[in-house]
Amino acid sequence: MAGNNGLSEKVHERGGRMTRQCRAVLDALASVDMHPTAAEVYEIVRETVPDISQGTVYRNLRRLVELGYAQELDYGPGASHFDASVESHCHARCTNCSKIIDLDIDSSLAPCLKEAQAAAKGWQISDQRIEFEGLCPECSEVNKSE
Amino acid sequence: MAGNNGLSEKVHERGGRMTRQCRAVLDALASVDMHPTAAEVYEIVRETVPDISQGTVYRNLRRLVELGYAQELDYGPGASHFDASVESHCHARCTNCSKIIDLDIDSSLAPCLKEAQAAAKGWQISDQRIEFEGLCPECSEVNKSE
DNA sequence: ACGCTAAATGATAACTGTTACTGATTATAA
DNA sequence: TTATAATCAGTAACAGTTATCATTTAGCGT
Repeated sequence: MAGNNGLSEKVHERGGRMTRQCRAVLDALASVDMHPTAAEVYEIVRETVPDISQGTVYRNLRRLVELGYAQELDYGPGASHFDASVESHCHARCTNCSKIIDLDIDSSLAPCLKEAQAAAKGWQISDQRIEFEGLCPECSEVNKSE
Repeated sequence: MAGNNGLSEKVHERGGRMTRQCRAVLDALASVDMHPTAAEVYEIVRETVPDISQGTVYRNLRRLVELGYAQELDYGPGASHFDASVESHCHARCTNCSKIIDLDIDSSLAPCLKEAQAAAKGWQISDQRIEFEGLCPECSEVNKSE
């Protein structure tokens, strides 16, 4: 499959150099439908670039976020998760295994959020984050049997 | 003033021992209308219990959260913030000074959220977190002048 | 009131996630 | 091809938090 969806060219356009390592981080993020942590990206990337360092993974993830090609999800305890999709959307996070998934939310949420924003008088709101937390199907299944 | 709203008795009821330190952490959280970090709680508590240790502050904050008398807000980078109010409500976080405030949101948000939850098929959703991020009035004022 | 004992403490070491620094590589332009 | 600046691997440093352990202490029974 295409893998990075032409993102490598875009990174290049913005003045960045397209190294093997950067491309690998990018591909890893784009090819996975989960929202991996930096450590998980590191593990994935090591399959194709075995001697990459953790620091490089962190640096490239940060760069992708700065360039606007990924977003960082730093809710919850522990490590940040990274998401190849940029548009703001809802997530669900498992309190047991800390997995994060996307939620397809109807746009009906938007007007409600506008109203909520109005409550923040004097603030310049630039983003919103909506997250549900609970047990994912796998973890709630395990819980059932005990 | 009452300070801890009788929480010390409740802690005691649940089998915990009410030490000077625990009471001080509790009072500090209840007496402040902000959402302090553990380090900020530590500073407040040191005024009344000068030789308390950071570890004890962390321990008691965790205990209060486990007992259901406080909640931990661990969105965003850096340290967690703690909130003496337990009921789930919206927050706004300043991306500059990382201050967190409560938002009074009309209950009209609830039906929209129900719908959103329905998108998480197979999940047992136990909580939701809605957070707006942007610049607080003070920080956006500073930004204006540069 | 007085000890007993488990819970809680202070001090500090260890740990996790992340960033900064180093000299060595390497992608890109000329 | 060569020059050079961005990026790299490796590692040390950092912040926030948790664990460990010897000491203290709250709350119980007597």
